[in-house]
Amino acid sequence: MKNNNSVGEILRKHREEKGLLLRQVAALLDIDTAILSKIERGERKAKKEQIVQLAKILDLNQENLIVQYLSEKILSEIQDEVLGEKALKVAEQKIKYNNTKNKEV
Amino acid sequence: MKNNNSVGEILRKHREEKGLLLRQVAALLDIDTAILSKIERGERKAKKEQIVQLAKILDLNQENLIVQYLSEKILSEIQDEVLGEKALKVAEQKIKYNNTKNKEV
DNA sequence: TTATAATTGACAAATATTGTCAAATCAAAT
DNA sequence: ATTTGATTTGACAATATTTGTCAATTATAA
Repeated sequence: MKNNNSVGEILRKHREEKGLLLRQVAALLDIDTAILSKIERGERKAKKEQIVQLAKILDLNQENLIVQYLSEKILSEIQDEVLGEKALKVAEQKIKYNNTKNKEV
Repeated sequence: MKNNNSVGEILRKHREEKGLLLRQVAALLDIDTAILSKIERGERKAKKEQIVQLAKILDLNQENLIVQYLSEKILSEIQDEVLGEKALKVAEQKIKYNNTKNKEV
């Protein structure tokens, strides 16, 4: 069904497909391999800048990767909140409202 | 139309309705009035614990206030992200997916 | 085994958040 | 106009969180 791959899974999959080592990619990002390892396994979050770099290095669609990344960030914000889902919906309503209003400068 | 009151607006409105001073409420929260002033004006975010306390102090519906609070937190996460709205939708899809799946332990 | 890659965890550095304080501004009442 | 009390502002301190390093460990395979 090809459901939701996490950012980490995507990164690892494509890095391996390209035959790159953690060490090599980490060097391009100017960080220790330990961090990249953790990012790929979902133990740490990447910085947005790193996501952008990784998309380039691994020839990934930058938009998709960023959307995935941001959605994980959003979810981590509400992870153990009972009211998280409600809050998400309200957030969306607010965005939509701002889209319909504010058409003029 | 009674659209979206921000957390800050809600807090200020109800504090004033109760005739309480910043100084008094801040004392109950054990913080300086300066911070509460900033929270009410949206210049700073409250901590969740403070939101809970404030709901009690001001006799507000705790759930509503928390939902409002969390939605603001979510939005601040994506505020100047072009892909923010997309990310929100993806986040919601993921939550829904997890709701339908994972019914068993 | 040795050699290379990846993982782990303790800790350090950097950044962001939350707070204090004192001075400035504001509003109401003399 | 001046005093008084409330709020606001901004510089900075304290604290918490995030991001990183490093060294030791584990895994893989040659």
